[in-house]
Amino acid sequence: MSKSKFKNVPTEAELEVLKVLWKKEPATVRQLYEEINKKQKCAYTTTLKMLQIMHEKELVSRDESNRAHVYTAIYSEEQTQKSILSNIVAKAFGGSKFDLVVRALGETASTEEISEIRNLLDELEDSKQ
Amino acid sequence: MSKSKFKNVPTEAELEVLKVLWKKEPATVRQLYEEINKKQKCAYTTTLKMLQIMHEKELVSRDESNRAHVYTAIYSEEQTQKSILSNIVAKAFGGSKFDLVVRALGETASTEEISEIRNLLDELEDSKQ
DNA sequence: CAAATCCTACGATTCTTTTCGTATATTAAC
DNA sequence: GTTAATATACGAAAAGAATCGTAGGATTTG
Repeated sequence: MSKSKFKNVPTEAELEVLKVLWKKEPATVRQLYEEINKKQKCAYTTTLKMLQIMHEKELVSRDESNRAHVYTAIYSEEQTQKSILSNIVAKAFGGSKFDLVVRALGETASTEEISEIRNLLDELEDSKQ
Repeated sequence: MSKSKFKNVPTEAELEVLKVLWKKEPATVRQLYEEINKKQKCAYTTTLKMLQIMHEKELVSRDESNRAHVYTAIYSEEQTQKSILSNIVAKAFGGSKFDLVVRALGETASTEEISEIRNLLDELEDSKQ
């Protein structure tokens, strides 16, 4: 049916690699693999393959000047989170980001978090002027 | 790697069917198919199969007393949206729903929406007492 | 320099998801 | 009652995602 028309939305396995990459970049496959393998046992070539795929899709760039390529994420974690949210908003919230926020708030909400969100709203409003 | 441990998180194609089901339920395959087919041309049996799969997974229930089975969603749209969000929070926001809200707010925000969210926060806070 | 190690590329395999065709049964229409 | 229409079930094909093994070349080490 509809494969996400949104570019730069990583798959689940890609995201796992990206999360490590964001912390360590620029990094080689081996460095990323070492880290990933701590939580999720997998073959070295699995991590390699994911990076090759993401390079293909232009989710990561790489420096090939040395034998061990050095990878960097093209999109920041923040940008990626926004893409993921936009994707979800379109697919599950009828396009309304507001509805998503409402739904999310329905569950969150320690008193502290609520006041932090209030501050955030103040800032947003100010920046609107 | 990690297939969502979260139950009742529909796949993309399942969600397409559910969205129509939520509007029309209880409904037969044909009724749902007619509607779905307007936007996404597909075979009748495709819609049928999705419903069978979701029945298998217990995302929908059905009344089999007539030849044409009559389907109903087991989880409301709201419940499903929450599941989807929980899933995303775990996978892309380090488990912090708060972070998701912050990220989502970073883009939203007409003045109206902002005040609506404030009201929502007020209600949340009150219900905490 | 030979052996062991490490790298990338690439295809094969597996798993999941999605789509569809066909078989078979039931109901409706003529 | 025979034909046409409509239903479910079911398996197979197609598409997508994820994992891995192996080949072939470069680098390191003894």
